[in-house]
Amino acid sequence: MEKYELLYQEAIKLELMSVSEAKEFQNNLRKMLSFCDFNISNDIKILGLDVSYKNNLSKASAVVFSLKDKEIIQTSVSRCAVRFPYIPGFLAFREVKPLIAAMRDITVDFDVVMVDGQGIAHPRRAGLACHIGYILKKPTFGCAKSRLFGKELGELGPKKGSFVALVDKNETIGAVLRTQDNVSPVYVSVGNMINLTNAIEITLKCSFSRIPEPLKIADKLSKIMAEV
DNA sequence: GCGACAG
DNA sequence: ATCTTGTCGC
Repeated sequence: MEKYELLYQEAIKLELMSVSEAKEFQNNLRKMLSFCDFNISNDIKILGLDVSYKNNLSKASAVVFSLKDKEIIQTSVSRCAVRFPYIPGFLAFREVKPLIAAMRDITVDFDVVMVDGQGIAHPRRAGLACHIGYILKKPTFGCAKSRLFGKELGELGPKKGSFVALVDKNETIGAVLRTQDNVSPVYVSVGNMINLTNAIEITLKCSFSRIPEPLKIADKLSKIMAEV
């Protein structure tokens, strides 16, 4: 059986859930997550995941980026019928299955997963990156282009690398991070098996423009797929 | 009731 | 996310 077949079967269950079932699933998921240290070396490989849409079809892409060589070493894609609507807070039930399907042809090893969306910066601490990280059992974090939940603690500096905490009550749930001088920030939050400091460092190491390279390439690839 | 709201 | 032209700014 193929490497991701069992995970795909699990992913199918998500898009068949009702919103109330989805909410309950997330409240259970949050208890299953762990946020440990991740050792960042100079030659880690990062899996970038993104989804595009066209005519009620989702086009997902998975790309493996080598931090040492600064290049993509493998890509894989999927095309699926959309089965779950976009509802803020429930993106995982729309995108996890296409994303797992997109990994079908990934055969090289990767160390960490970067997802286009939130991790625990979510009302129930269970964003898309948490679902992916829990299913894959790999260090995973989210890097989103806009905010879903939480408030910024303080003023963000203009230089690359500056960040402020994204908080809810007294809890830090993510970071608003500047990936280049004078560009709008991205929203980084952990998904599973990694801590926020690691996630910020990895994001900065692979950012050569506003959007970190693994997501930039994954976005480009999924959009090309969407046109076909 | 009102405003906010990943992709 | 997607629909969409030109255009302001570095």
